[in-house]
Amino acid sequence: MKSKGEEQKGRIVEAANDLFYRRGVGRTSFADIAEASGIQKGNFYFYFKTKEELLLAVLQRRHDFFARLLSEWETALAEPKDRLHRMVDIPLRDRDDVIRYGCPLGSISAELGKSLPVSKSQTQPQATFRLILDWMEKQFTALGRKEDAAFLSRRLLSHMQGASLLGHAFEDDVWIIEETEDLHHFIDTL
Amino acid sequence: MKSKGEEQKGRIVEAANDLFYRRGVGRTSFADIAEASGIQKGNFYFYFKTKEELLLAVLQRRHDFFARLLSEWETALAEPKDRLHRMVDIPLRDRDDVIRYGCPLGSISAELGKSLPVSKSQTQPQATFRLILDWMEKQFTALGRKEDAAFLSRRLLSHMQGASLLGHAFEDDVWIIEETEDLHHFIDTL
DNA sequence: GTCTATAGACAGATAGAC
DNA sequence: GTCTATCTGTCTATAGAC
Repeated sequence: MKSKGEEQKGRIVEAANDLFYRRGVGRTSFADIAEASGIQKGNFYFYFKTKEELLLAVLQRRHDFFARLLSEWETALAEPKDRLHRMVDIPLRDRDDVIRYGCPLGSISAELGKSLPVSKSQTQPQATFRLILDWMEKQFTALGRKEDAAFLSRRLLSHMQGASLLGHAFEDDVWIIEETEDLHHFIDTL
Repeated sequence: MKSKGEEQKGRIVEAANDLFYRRGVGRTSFADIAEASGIQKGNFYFYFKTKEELLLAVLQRRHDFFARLLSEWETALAEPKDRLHRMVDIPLRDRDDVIRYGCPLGSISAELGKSLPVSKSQTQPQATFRLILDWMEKQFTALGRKEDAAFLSRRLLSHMQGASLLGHAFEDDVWIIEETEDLHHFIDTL
């Protein structure tokens, strides 16, 4: 049973997550989040001392989302190839959002990378990318490609990120559709 | 002979270009640009009515830079393959900056794509990407790949963008070194 | 009475416009 | 260099549950 506080905290994080994605962290104010969540901004400090603390909660949420997703695929799908196919399909399935706002991981990583004083929130997207890379390496290793598993994982992830960035820049899903097709073919011919 | 006004305007654009790249547009204030350029911010309004107008001048500068570069390569290098090799070498040559601040085109495109009211500055990075894509297609066509020139160009550019984004995210040039090598091989086997 | 949670006003700093 | 708006961050009075 969740306490009322936990529930309210969750609503703030949810609203912030959505606004950070659509408008960017820098262009989202507490007033915006207050309006979207229906919670007065005076309350925010009861739950989060600074904006960065709230940002960290949002990034943790995205990290947990991926951790759960990857874990689910490992139990639901027996074949490593099927898991990888499922992975490269993410931008395609979410293409409407990717076209409009970019990749939720890549775009926030790019935004946070610009701030000069290196803070904890800056290394969080890195950790989530790392989680995905390690998972990919595991699948490639299971396919007998232990030696170049790291290389293949980097290739897959950079492909996906490049396609998402350009699909967003041009607001054209041809980038995502084509690259996804190419990646499926890449996995099949391993 | 440049007038003093033109020179001052150029200095403002130059300082803004640098700061927009390193800190991001949103985190760069007029005060920062004033300090970097040595020009009082009170004067800015004489040259640029709004921050967006200054941003447009910066984006135009980057566009002109690429237009000149691509044009130079067409006269200096006879072989289309050599031109393409030169192109994919850009992130590698600039890798120190790319690792620290990302791709000057990709990162600003990602940042501007987050603002909601669609403004003119948002479509400018798109135009520069378009310039590069058209140039690539021209080279592929000269190599007898007219049919899939657009496809190959998208592939090349998304590869480069993905590698730059992740090299920046991880602050590790392995992404750029590896992907560049791969792209050289890709061009050689055309 | 005490703890959790809420609401609104307000300070200080800083932004861009002029 | 001034003006005004807006931002993050703080303070305090208080409501309700138990």
